[in-house]
Amino acid sequence: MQDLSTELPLFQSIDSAIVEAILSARIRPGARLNENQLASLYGVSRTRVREAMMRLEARCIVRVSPRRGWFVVEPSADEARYIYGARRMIEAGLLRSMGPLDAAGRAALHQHLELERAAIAAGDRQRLTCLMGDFHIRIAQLAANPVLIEILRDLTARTILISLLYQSEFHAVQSHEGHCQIVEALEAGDAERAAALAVQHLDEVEDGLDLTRQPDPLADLRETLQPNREPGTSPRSPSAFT
Amino acid sequence: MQDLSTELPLFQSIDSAIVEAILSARIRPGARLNENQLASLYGVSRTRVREAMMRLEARCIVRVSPRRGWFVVEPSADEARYIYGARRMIEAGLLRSMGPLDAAGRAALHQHLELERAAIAAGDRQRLTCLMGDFHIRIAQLAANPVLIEILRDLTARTILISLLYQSEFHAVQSHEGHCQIVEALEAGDAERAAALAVQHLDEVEDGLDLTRQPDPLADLRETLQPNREPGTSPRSPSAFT
DNA sequence: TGGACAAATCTTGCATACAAGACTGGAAAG
DNA sequence: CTTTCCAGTCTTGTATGCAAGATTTGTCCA
Repeated sequence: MQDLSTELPLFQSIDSAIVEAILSARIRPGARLNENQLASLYGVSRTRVREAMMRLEARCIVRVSPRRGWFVVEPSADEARYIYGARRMIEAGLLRSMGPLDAAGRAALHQHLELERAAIAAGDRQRLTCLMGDFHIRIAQLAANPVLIEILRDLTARTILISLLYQSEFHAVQSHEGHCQIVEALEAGDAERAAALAVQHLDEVEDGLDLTRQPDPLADLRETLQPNREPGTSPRSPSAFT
Repeated sequence: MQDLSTELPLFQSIDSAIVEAILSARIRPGARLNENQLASLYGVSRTRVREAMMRLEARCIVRVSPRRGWFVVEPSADEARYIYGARRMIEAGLLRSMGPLDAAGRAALHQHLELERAAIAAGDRQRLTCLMGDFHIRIAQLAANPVLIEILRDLTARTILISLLYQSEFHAVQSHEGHCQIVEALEAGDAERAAALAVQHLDEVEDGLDLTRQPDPLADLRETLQPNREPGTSPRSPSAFT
């Protein structure tokens, strides 16, 4: 294995690089995380890679299969339900406790909704997946509670993995409209309605999942070998959605 | 250092042993966690101890001071406020989403309240601290959502550390009554009231904290050397409260 | 051709060695 | 008597080595 230590600086820790990759849907559930590869990628020894894995394991972001390897988690159907359930309770509680939006908060949310609209117009599904999750983190940021933000960030990461596993159709427009309605309610100072809308929104997204779908162990191979794809278009890159 | 490997079996992982010790208030915030000592206590090498520390670090249970050591976290005043804030939102959302109690749930909660009463009668402050935190975990258990239970367990652990740092007076009876009211509301199927009561209860507990108090680096020594204590009574053991 | 077995390879699990910073205690200088 | 400095000690930070299980691949036999 060649030395790649000069390729990527250790700007950010391994932990956040991996979480970031999940949050932006650049890495798939079940992806293998090889200790040696990560070590040479970051120019450190396996020790530090393992430490990062241990931390991510505690956050339910990766799992280890003994003597086989580390993998990005693939939430089961049950787990998916629990995660959506937890998010419903937490986000409802969060929204209900929120006072009226200040100018900065309103601006931040509107800017985010604008990004969503742009991504929809561009048909950039990967970016949309990322933005859809980010919306909920932004709400938590309005509450300016770092503890809650951390909790919701990890739940969002797991939610994105769930989407990649079970999302049959991607109702981007519907989700976007849900977000708009929540923002509207917040601007009207109607926290109660915002909370109810958030619960309903999460319900809709969860309903859009096909939780009966079995994880396909051949998915990666299938995609890689898929024929008649235009050259230059990576299988994982943005693709138009219907 | 003598070999203590036969003293404690590795029944439970180091992680849960430490969390358990915090949840039962057997270990103080700021307590040092020496890698070598833990290693020989559990009969393993430092490697595995460090792995446990990394996981606990990701859960904000311990922190490392570079080249000085590992310590049980001492939440700052700000952090304490964030944690109580997060708990208010999460527990309110949880309670509001709960349906009417079934027989098993009612039994579990009543049994818990009974334990609280017994501890109050016995004047066992350490046990009470533990029970007071456990109440909220039990509520989460009723929702049967493992994801939420994990989140609340970690928040509870940190809450207990906060109590040990900042709780000036321990209003055990008042807290117990708060719990009773919440259970009553749940039994009446009034989730809305239960949620409001929980928020109010957490507010009261937070108000009972003296967040201006600076962490006393001499606390341990002070307690250890405190004179005129009856022999046989450990400084950390149950003590009557007023 | 198909299946079973075995060697080779890969990957993690765990311990250990050594480096480096932080602290302690004592000696020496003012 | 106080302060400063330095050697010794302790503790964590990081790399590395080896063991052991899992997987793969190639070969042999039916």
